[in-house]
Amino acid sequence: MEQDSQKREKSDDRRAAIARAARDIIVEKGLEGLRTRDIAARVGINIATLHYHVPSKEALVALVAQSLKDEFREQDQRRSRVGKSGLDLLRMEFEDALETWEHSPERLAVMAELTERARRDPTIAAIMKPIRANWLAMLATIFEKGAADGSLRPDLDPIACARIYAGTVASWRISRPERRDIVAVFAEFERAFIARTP
Amino acid sequence: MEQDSQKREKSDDRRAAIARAARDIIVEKGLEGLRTRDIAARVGINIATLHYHVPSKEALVALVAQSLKDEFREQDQRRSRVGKSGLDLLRMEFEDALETWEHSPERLAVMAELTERARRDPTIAAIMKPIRANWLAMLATIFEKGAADGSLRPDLDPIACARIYAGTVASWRISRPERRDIVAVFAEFERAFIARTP
Amino acid sequence: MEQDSQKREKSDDRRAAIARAARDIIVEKGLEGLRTRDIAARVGINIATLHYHVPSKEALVALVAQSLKDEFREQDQRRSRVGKSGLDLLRMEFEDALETWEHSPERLAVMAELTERARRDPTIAAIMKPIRANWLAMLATIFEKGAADGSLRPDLDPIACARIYAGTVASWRISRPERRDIVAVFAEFERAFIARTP
Amino acid sequence: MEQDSQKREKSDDRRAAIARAARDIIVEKGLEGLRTRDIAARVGINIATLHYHVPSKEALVALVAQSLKDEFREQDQRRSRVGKSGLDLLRMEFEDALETWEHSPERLAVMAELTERARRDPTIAAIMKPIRANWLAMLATIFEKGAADGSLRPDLDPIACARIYAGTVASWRISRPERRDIVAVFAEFERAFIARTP
DNA sequence: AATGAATGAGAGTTCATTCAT
DNA sequence: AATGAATGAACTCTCATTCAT
Repeated sequence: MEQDSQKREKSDDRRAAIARAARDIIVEKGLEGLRTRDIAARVGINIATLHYHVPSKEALVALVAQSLKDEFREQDQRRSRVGKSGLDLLRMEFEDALETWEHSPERLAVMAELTERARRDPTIAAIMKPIRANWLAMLATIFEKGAADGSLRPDLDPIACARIYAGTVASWRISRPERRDIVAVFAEFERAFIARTP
Repeated sequence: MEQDSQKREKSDDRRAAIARAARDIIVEKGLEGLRTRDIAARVGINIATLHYHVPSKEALVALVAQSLKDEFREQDQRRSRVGKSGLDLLRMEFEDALETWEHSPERLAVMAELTERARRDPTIAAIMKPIRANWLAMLATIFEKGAADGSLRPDLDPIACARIYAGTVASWRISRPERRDIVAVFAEFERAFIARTP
Repeated sequence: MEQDSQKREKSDDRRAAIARAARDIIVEKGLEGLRTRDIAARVGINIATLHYHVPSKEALVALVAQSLKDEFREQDQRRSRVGKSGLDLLRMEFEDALETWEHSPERLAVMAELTERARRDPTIAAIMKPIRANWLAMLATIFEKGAADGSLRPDLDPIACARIYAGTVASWRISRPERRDIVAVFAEFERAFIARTP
Repeated sequence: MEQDSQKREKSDDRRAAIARAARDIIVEKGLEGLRTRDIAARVGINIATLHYHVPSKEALVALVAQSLKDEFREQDQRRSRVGKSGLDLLRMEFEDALETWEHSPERLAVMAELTERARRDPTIAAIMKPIRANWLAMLATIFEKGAADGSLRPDLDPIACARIYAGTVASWRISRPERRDIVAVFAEFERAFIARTP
């Protein structure tokens, strides 16, 4: 039994290593430039071995998608939201986005590639859609809370705001803004969404 | 001479037909799924003929990019801006975005694919970058005007607003919103950006 | 009629220009690298026009072969052999070979390519074989004459000598000797073939 | 370990079989007519398998060149030269040339094709040049020895003689002589190069 | 669990040749 | 006599996948 779990663990390690290598290549060359041979070479194994651990390229992409999903879920669960106002939470969100953008830009790149792929691949769509849906739901909750607790504009539409914010952040991958641009955008968000005391 | 211009026209027609076919396929299968043979089949010509008109796949992608750019430029030049307030222009922009989204969604899909490609292909980048830059500049001008003429919030940051708006619209391709979602977002934009009369 | 002959002449000019262009390309890239398109471009005509003048690639190679043959025949007929000893003629041959090597190396290059081709193409073989045969025959006559008139070694085998000399000269294209190497070889030929007075 | 060396051997066998097949085709159709598909078919493998063992056509030609070089080196090392006069060695050379001509004419044909290719391909040039250089050097040594030991003409120029002999033998591929022609040429060489006792 | 070898299906590209004008 | 456009056939090379060991 112990042996069994060890084996399982070792095999999982391999899969993790494969997912990591795949992500690196996706960042460099996109899903379009992803080759099983390149992944195998990066992990230091034979292509046949790669296929032993991950049966097909489709499964490989799904593995990458899952690894991404797990990361987002983990990040999501890390922060506590108790006793914070909507504005506090929104600002936390700002910090979080900025940090991800600056320290794990590759995650966003892979995310984008997979989102694109999801449009044509139902398997990937099934994995990816919840990520965005969760994100939007969480954002909407924040805006709703803010509208209720008076820290944000009371007449805002939480879902529309969530869409606006999510779209803005998602577009960074394309527009590749500087830090100061992002800061300016967040400042504008505050002007646009914070409750104004007359 | 007349003959010459006829020939030129005929050849340009072929190139246009090729570009159109390529765009259709890109919409269906992405740039990744774009095959020269498929394009030729769709146009109804031999692969060799395709290569006669467009010497390489690289040139083909550039042709598609250029066709896209021409379309955006044309659309941009079609509307007059004289005697309109910033808010008027912003609303025109809303209508325009909604119409493009509803009637030419394929243009946005192709745009997205090429933008992605531009990250790794300098030739495509040279064609695509100006499109977004022009759009952002035009949006910023609108917000600036609105802030100046009192129709929009006077303390807004035109460039930040342009980024927020552009990002939001660009994200539709991913989030695939319903018409009512878009309308709700535009309504939120009005609340967020319009000058408030106390 | 005059018009007819003018036309013929003009057409022959085109063919000559085509042959010349083909030879230039053969020198640069070999028969293997000979492309009808390149020839047409060099002549400044359309590929279809090229095919109008020379119906096929096979015919084109034959045209080149024929142009070569004509040149050799002309060169052969230019020199008079009356009243000269075998040794004189051999030395004339030396000079001739050296001059061709130094001033028209391209002719030897094309010659070599076509000789190679002749091994597999009977049409070309039919044109090329006589060139070498004539050359060998002429050389043999020289050696024979020299053996008879006492200017060369009396016990030499004219045909064997012709083969040795021809082979040596033909190999230059491969070994690419310097002028001094060639001079040394000719000097050795003189020591080897001239009659020795005891 | 044993397994490893077995595998290596098997893979080397494949490469050798590929080289052999390629040589056969070169003999039949020249380098110009060499097609990867034909080689694969002759070896009895898939084209993709061919590419697995030899990554590109360029590498394939290099492989053929190398196989040729190895053969020449081996042949060169097989014969002992101790205690033999220059004339003895020259006669051995004659026998050797005749045997190669009669029993392995294909080797000369391939040699010729590759020498031609070497003029435009530096990689091949790097492999082929030493073959001819070694041969010429060896021949020059023989003539030098003969001049020194009195078995050959004392006033001969070893390098010029080597060039003459090598050129003559090399030209056989073109002139395709009969055995008796070759014998006659060797007889003439003896008359031309052997020391004459008055 | 791992690997070298093999493969089918296709990819983009090239080229001599043809045809309508 | 000349040309733009078109084409079939072929070419080298790539890639995910499989199989025997």
